[in-house]
Amino acid sequence: MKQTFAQHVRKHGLKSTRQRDRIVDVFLRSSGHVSIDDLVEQVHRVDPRISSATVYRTVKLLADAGLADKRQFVDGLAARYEPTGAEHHDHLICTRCGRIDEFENEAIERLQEEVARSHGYRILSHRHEIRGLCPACRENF
Amino acid sequence: MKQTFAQHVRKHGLKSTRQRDRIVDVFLRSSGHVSIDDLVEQVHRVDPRISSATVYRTVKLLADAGLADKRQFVDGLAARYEPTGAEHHDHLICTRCGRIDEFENEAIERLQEEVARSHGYRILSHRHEIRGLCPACRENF
DNA sequence: GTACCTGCAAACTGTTTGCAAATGA
DNA sequence: TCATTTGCAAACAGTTTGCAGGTAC
Repeated sequence: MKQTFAQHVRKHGLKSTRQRDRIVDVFLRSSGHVSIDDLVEQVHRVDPRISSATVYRTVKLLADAGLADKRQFVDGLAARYEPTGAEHHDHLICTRCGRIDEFENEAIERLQEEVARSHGYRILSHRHEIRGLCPACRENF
Repeated sequence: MKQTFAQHVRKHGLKSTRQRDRIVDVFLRSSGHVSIDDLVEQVHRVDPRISSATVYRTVKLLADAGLADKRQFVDGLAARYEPTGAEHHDHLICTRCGRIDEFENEAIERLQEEVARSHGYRILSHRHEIRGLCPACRENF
């Protein structure tokens, strides 16, 4: 993980800096689904002088290195990022409390391949989000 | 369609105005997947003195009335809106040229119901987007 | 008459960028 | 040394909002 980032940095003639190390550290340790704001806050606990511009730039670097995925869960709100896992997963989003769960379903993936094929598309990625009420919110809605 | 909007307006003690009528008209006639900018431009052909603030407000009204769906196809770019059709569909998006195709697949919908059930969620809506290269872009990539 | 609407411009949010100073290789 | 990075503040795009005047009912 961290090595992958180091490799990417080296390979592109970039530099390893204190700020980048801290940000990457916090990001990889994060729960997934963090916003830049979350990251800035966490990073600031370690080092309050790191600017959010640098966080934005570093996260973009992580994405370039294939270590971060950008997600736009709620329209108009800040984007969220999650470490790229080996396994793919999609999301269940509670529209009431914002809780996010993950799911994977091979049958859906396969059907989706078929859909793309029949439209002549070559899939590069996809996004499948189910929105609704989570168990807790269903009860006391 | 237009009646539904008229009903919504009446029911909520709102008023029917020239601006709203024009905007709703243009929107319902639109190809789907329009941005606010597109709408403003089209509306301006009919009446150039309608402000984009009013277009924003009216589209939100349409969404409240259940007649418009908001879509964030490309992160960071402007949101797009489409008239809520009776039939549901999802999207294939070409990441290269921005082309958008539609698809529907019952089997996927059913599997998705199952996923939600097994996580204790009640589905309110969903969003399934396949990103990749459209037929044209595959050839001359 | 009065609550609701509109246009305008200013405010806001999330994100990006230009620049001068700092820093890693 | 010197290209790359950083922090800052300003710029940006899309969207929302406060307000004073206008309009539907």
